[in-house]
Amino acid sequence: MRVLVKMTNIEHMARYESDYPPFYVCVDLVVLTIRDGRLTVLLVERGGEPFRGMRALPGGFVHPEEDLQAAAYRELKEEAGVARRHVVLEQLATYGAPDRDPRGRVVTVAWLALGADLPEPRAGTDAAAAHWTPVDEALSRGPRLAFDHRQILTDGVERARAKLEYTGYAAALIPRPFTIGELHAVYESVWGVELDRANFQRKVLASRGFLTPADGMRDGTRGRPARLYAGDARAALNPPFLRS
Amino acid sequence: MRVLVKMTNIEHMARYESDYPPFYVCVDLVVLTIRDGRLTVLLVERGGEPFRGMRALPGGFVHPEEDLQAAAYRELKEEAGVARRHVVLEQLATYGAPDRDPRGRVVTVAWLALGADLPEPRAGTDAAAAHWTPVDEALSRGPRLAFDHRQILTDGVERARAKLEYTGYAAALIPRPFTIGELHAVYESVWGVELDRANFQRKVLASRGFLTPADGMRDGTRGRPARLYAGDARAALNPPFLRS
DNA sequence: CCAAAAGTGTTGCTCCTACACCCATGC
DNA sequence: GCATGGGTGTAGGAGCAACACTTTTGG
Repeated sequence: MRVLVKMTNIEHMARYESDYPPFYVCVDLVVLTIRDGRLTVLLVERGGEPFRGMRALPGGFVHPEEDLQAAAYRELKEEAGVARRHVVLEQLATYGAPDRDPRGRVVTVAWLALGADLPEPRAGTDAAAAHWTPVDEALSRGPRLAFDHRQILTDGVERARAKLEYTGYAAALIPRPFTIGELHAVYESVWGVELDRANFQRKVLASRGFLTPADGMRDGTRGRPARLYAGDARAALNPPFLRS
Repeated sequence: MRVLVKMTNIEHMARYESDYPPFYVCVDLVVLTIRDGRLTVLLVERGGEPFRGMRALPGGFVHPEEDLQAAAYRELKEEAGVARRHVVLEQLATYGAPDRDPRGRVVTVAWLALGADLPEPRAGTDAAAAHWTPVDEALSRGPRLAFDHRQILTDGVERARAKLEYTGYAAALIPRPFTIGELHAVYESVWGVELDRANFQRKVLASRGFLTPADGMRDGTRGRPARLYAGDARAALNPPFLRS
């Protein structure tokens, strides 16, 4: 059945563009979250060739009748066990150097997914094994990722850092409701800088549309209990928070 | 020769992923410039089916051994007669809805190109006919572009507008050297707002790395002659110019 | 009581906005 | 001279960084 569709497409295209051979199209995911106060990425261990046993970003081939974004959500579910309502997903970029995959011409559309409290990878999923790896570890130990995934990861992390400046994406990285102190910790760990706590509080509260007060307080912790908020990850921060 | 490569790729992939049929991969270009003080896009008239005779973004299929960015530069040359040194080019996004092309499964990688003084489209190029069309006209008259090119154009224009805030991209839209008044006019026409002339001057001069003084003055115009500058389109504007 | 974390006040500085004003040219 | 566009000055205010201080909890 699938082979039939495939032949139909090729023959149909051939009438118009007989000398452009086909490509294969993948999606790959940069799934980021905060674990133990560190920006962390989901990596899988490759079960097959090429690069068997090496770490890689989760991803896979796009199905014949499947939208690109739908493929990204499907892989997120299959390889990370994450449902779409638990992440914000945006397209990152497309990578298609002719030699990026030894099997042939494979173009991959990379996506950035930010989530909170994402599950421990479980057995029974597609990937042989999946691991949450702190981003700085994944990037520091030389070029140890399959394909061009080191570049994709670098680009994804940079995009995430940049987006914290002018969107509410930080809210997607922690479970809701959250305190301003927790949000503050997200900014500090993603950017790797210290931010004045008092000024952060005022800035974030002044940004209309970002935070809405939630009921209750965070208690059971040391110190004065903090107010809780829900955050809109899609909100535009105005004025932006500059890393400076 | 090309057909051989094609068969090789398919057979090679088939060993690993026999039930994922191939896709075709295009590049499409949103080529923007300023003409007569208006933000203007290059559109071509389609010479073949589907959508014959309708306006579309310039673009075409990626060659078998060709890098995606190289394909974008090649189409820029073939369809617009524009050499790579005359534009800044960046990847915009990838569009791949299953039904976006009636011929089959075609994924397109869209690129944004900004240039100055781009040539009048000439006969003898690939496209049946090419036209510089003001962006607001192209977008106002209903969904009259082939494929999903209206969406791609919208996204490209929005990207260009956003990039003027924090990069020197405006400099890529006018021939160098230019005066600050000319740069000011670029911002006003791309954003569609009025900006205080005096404050614009100071802001743009304060942004280190953006403008470098050039020799001579702009004369032969009315009023006091203006100093000339060269601009670095790749510069990061710090602090950014907010549209606000 | 003390420690810890949340939240508020305050001061001084920087930058930006809005506008007024002068400058150098063509006609 | 006048019109036109280039360039500078300036006063007031908004916003921000730095840091001191108060509040509310757990132990």
